[in-house]
Amino acid sequence: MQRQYRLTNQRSFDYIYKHGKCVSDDLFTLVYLEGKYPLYKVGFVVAKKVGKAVVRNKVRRRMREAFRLLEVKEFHSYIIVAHSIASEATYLCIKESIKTLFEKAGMLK
RNA sequence: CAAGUUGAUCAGACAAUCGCACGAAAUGUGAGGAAAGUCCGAGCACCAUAGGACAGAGUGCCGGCUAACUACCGGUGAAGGCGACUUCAAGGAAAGUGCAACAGAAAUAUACCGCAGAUUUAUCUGUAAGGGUGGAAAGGCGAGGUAAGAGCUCACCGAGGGAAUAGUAAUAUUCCUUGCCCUGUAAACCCCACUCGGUGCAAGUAAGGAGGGUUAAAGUUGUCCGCCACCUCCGCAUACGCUAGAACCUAUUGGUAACAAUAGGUCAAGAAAGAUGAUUGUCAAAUACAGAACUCGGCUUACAGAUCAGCCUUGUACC
RNA sequence: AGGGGUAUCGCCAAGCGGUAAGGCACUAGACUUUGACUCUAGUAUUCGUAGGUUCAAAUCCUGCUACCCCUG
Repeated sequence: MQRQYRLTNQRSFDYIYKHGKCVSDDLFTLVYLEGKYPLYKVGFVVAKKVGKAVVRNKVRRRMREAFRLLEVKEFHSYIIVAHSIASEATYLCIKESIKTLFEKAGMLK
């Protein structure tokens, strides 16, 4: 995940939370918003209630891997928020969940 | 063989594909023993070069070690354990102040029941052996002594003082001496000795923007002295700080050890929404606690599954 | 990164060296035809946890655990 595809500051996150649309299931919530930037931007959010540092890192890495394997639309910003039960899910569950979320939102190419 | 005790070690490995961070690039490098808690100590940075006094805080047997320490090592003493061994904030109560509930006659001074004598039938005197209370009651125990008793006298043990010997010292042993002037608590205030200036990498430096100030305020520290000529604010908005260091590994030497010295070798994450993941295969099987954020030395806590060692200890059986 | 606080019955809490007040709730009894109100009585095994100091610790000291707050 190169730097140009990342969301990098608090203001962007706040703006997307305020104006974006929202799709969710048991494990994750996807927030997305159309923008003018020619590429896509993505941020991963794993709150402290998910677990300790090791668990949070693991969940975030799996989310990132699952996202990497998808091809999503450009000119959009995405935030994926992990719920607290995501720490107990396997990688396959995470992969399927994220894929269906993007299908629901209609953001796959 | 069983139970224990002490000291250590490892913390899955290899291979393939895709992906991430650093880097000009490479067939390069890329999480720990605790990276954790933030409980101590330092480096480094700025404030004055870190100064003086007071307040405040910490430490407290002796010697060593260290950059430094409340850490560590060795010893002394005390407590616990049959033992190997383990644990200990271990100065001062004769500088002063405070506290010691309840019980008990009395809590740092006393005489309730007693014991003995006198007058006499309830008082006086002398006592502290015995009783009972308590965590603690004027050293313990035996003999002499006495009206009854009492370190009143003596032996032994304990305590204080002095000397000699051993030891760098804490201290230990022996001898002499003092009839013994006296409870506990300082993790109560306190006294004595030693140590500590403040703030922390979001420190700060450089560059940028805005404002205040002329010997006064502001700043430097909790207060005062002293000092300074500049000081304050803005915003993850850039670079540096940012990783070669009291570093690590191996060997030798000195030392009981902590540790030190010498020689050779190695360079081993450095991000900034924040890098290690996914899939597959092999090894019989399986992976606990846990993720670097300026850097080191300790301490504390968490931890699956294993392994090793000690002329270690105790018990049982056999020879 | 630095600093501060709290933990006591099911709930709210007082107590800061001498053996745990009080209120609500709960249980039992009384009152009432019955219920409520009212009255009486009862309920703390270890004061978050593990050690230490002390004759004696909820209280003093140290380590740990959980939660909360402040500065940036």
